[in-house]
Amino acid sequence: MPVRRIPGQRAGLTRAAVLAAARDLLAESGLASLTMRALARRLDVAPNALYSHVASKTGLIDDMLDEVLAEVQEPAIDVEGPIAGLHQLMTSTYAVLLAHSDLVPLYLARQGARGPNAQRLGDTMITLLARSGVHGPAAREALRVLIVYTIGFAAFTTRPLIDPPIEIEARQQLTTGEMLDNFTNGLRWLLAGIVTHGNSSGNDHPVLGAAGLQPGGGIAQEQPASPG
Amino acid sequence: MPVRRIPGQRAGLTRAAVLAAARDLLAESGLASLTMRALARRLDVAPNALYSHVASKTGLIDDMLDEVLAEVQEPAIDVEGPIAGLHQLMTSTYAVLLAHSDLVPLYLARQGARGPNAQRLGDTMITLLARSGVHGPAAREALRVLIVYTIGFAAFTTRPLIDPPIEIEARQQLTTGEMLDNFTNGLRWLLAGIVTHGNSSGNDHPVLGAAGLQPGGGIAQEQPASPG
DNA sequence: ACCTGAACACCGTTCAAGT
DNA sequence: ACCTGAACACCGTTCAAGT
Repeated sequence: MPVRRIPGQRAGLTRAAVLAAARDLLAESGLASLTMRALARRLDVAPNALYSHVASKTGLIDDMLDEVLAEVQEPAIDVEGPIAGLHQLMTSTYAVLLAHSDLVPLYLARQGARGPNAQRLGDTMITLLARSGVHGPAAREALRVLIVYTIGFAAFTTRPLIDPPIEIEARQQLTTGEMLDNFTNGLRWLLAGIVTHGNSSGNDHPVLGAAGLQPGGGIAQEQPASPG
Repeated sequence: MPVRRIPGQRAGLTRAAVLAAARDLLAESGLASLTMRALARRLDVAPNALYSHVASKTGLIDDMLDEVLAEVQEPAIDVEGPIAGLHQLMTSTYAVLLAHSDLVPLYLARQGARGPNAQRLGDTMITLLARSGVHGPAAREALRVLIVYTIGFAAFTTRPLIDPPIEIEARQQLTTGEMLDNFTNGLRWLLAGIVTHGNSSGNDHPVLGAAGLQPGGGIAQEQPASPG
């Protein structure tokens, strides 16, 4: 049933059509079912026909990952200041990621979205941070913290998590709204920290004395000696 | 070359031996090379022999994930208070995860470590949060935020990330020490937020006005109506 | 340039044996 | 109970054709 075509005949495939079919297949059957062969079956072509439009399965998924980020809403210009803008931007990202929860682990597993939409997102964040008074290395640190937190939380929202054994009774499934509140709270803490401590050099610890790791922690591999 | 054994003869396999070989194989050749067949090859048995000691590949990896968490150091009892203890605990977790970076995406991809070591970690965190004055639902929120942040940051430390296009020159690989500093900063912000706002109901927003999502964000699927 | 047939080098897992 | 041989139902990708 897959094909009634002869080597010379075209099927009218497009790179965009392949991407769209991949999106549909993922939505209908999940990540495990997103195989090149299943994709070819759905498009009614031979498996290797896809390689005329896509370099590899990895490349295909990279494109899908960046495509998702296009849905993120840019914050309205200066609604309530740059921090509110950042809050809005990260919350929109969180919502978009939740709508494509199957893909979220892939953001973390691979090099992590380097397409044009990811670039645009990073640009916007840097701009908003600058308007908040956070520049240079501090801005890049804040960027990393916000992205890590947002993608990480999205990854954990759908699937269950290391929960405390206490109150097993109350461990019923959390609703999407409750997780959104949870996400929002942590996000506010991070933003508060970014604006208040974002410009300090970070070598003095107001809460803690020791910054290094305990011996045996296993991280002392390529510490760059940091002279002076 | 794989076997010179006859159906009746034993190979002396143990569940522990299989796990150890899986750890070695992962360390030597990476996650992609950790297949049941490669594992069997290394143990010099037929591929299906493994299923006498392990229910499935998924079960095997679940065990490996929890095994890793055994390396996390419990904080010294009340060194500088419970918040310092939490900082120490999360930093140790971060270091342990970095030492097994290949496994980190798996924590996020699957249900996320439910073994005895994960339980122990959750217990300790809940205890420390309670000593910090954070109880009940607020404690569970804080727990989720801290775990998400720690695993998420570990996932992003080894592999590159959505970086800002600004200052491309300065985008050289960050060292392990710099990423540790970055992790530590965000962790301090979170801990500060947890202790200061941890007990508020969270329905008033000191920084932002709007809490809901913009229409079209795509999250309005199963909001539980929250009556009253 | 775009597609097919066939094949390569794999997977995880099951089933029926053997001792 | 523990292991093997053989097989099932798959993978992603390549190579040599055909028009």
